[in-house]
Amino acid sequence: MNFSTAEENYIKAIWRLQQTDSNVTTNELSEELHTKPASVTDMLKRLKEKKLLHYEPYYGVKLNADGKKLALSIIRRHRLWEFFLVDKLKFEWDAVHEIAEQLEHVSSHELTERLDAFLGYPKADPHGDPIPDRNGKMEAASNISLHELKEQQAAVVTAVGDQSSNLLEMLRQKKIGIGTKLEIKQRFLFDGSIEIKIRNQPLTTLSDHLAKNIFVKTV
Amino acid sequence: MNFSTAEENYIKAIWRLQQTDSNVTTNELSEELHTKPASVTDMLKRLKEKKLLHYEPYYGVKLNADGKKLALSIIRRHRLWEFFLVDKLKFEWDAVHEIAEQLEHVSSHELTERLDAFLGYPKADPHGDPIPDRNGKMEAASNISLHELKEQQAAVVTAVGDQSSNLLEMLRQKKIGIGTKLEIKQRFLFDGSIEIKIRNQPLTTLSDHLAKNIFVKTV
DNA sequence: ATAAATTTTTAGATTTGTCTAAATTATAAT
DNA sequence: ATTATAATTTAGACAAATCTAAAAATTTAT
Repeated sequence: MNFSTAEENYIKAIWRLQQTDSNVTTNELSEELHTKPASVTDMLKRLKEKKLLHYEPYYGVKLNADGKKLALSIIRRHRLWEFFLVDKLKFEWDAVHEIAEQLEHVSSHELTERLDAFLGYPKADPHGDPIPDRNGKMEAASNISLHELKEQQAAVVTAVGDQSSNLLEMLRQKKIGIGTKLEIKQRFLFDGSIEIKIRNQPLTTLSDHLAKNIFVKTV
Repeated sequence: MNFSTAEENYIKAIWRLQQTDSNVTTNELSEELHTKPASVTDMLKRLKEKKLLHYEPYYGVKLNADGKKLALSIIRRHRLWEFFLVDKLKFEWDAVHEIAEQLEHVSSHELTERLDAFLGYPKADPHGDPIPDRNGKMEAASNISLHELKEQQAAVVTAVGDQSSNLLEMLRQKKIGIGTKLEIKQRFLFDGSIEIKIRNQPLTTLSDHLAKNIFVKTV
């Protein structure tokens, strides 16, 4: 299937925002894309029709598998072109973003693959961002544990320490999952426990032990 | 100024048709672009507003200096990308047209110039078509004299043998100029003269001598 | 728990680029 | 020189992507 430049830009923006907050809101998107919230609502309805994302009115949006796949292919094209512009055409690394924004929408699988080969299968673009391979796989960004996070520093959950049912059950009750955005409000020196805030949730306290098993990325 | 993909495609199509018939009609354009004549009329009005062409309702269209300049810059981008796709990405020469149709609309002067340099300032694309330089200059296509043209073969006037006022006066009377589209209807073996047809003109006969001083390109 | 503030959606409009059907103008044929 | 044919334009409609203003739903604060 083929998508318009506008549709691809929405998918890309949702993907980017999802990295730091798995549930993306209309306002966040409108700011990211420099459009009005009403325009975002319209487009989300269209993209839901096209089965690229989950969208519930008033409750934000999340890419589904097809949406993520599309997002990664756009990001792949963008970063390959950035590499080309700097490595072959000798652009400065900070001058290539806008041109790559246009080139990324040229949709030809054959072109992307041949470009990748021509460039020698680069692993990262000139800004250091990893380039997804043709299957959408790329290196994970590095994480820190929630225990190491600074107070008042917004962050998002990226992984958990183990898959034990005890841990998962506790996370479920605390309404913490991959993609949950949170912030440390207070640190208790007595036992090293922390008090965190999640949007739409009351303040809750996590033990030192639990915090060490939750991995986050700062926003 | 910046132009949409649709606008650029119209300008390019008009330019292409102008090469063989300086006055381009609505129907010719609609066929070239696979759109309906009514859509062409709409777009011509918009492009006239943008001062890229001369357009008189019912009397066809002609690019002005700005339109030609734009056309040549699009053709330049198209042919440079074709060269890139074949020379660097190892595409077959007959597989690159559609991809270049997309790449040509990426508008960045800096990109075009750096691409040209990277490719080593190629003179022609993989199909042998000349690549305009940054000023829009390119090699002229080769011509034959009207005297050598086959009967029933449509052709267009590209040049005249000399600039003598006697010749120009005669051409003016015969309503023949650069870009005039014509066809040989009959050849008189007695004196080598030819009878030609120009759209909207009655049949007229040209001497052997005159025909040798008019240069045409077959359509 | 209700009111105030914020966020989101709906309704209606606009621009670009296209279409179909009807009307108009130009060209060709008798 | 008129009529028939062909080309072109006009009128009205539609989809995509956007906007503003108003309405509705949700969240926050008292």
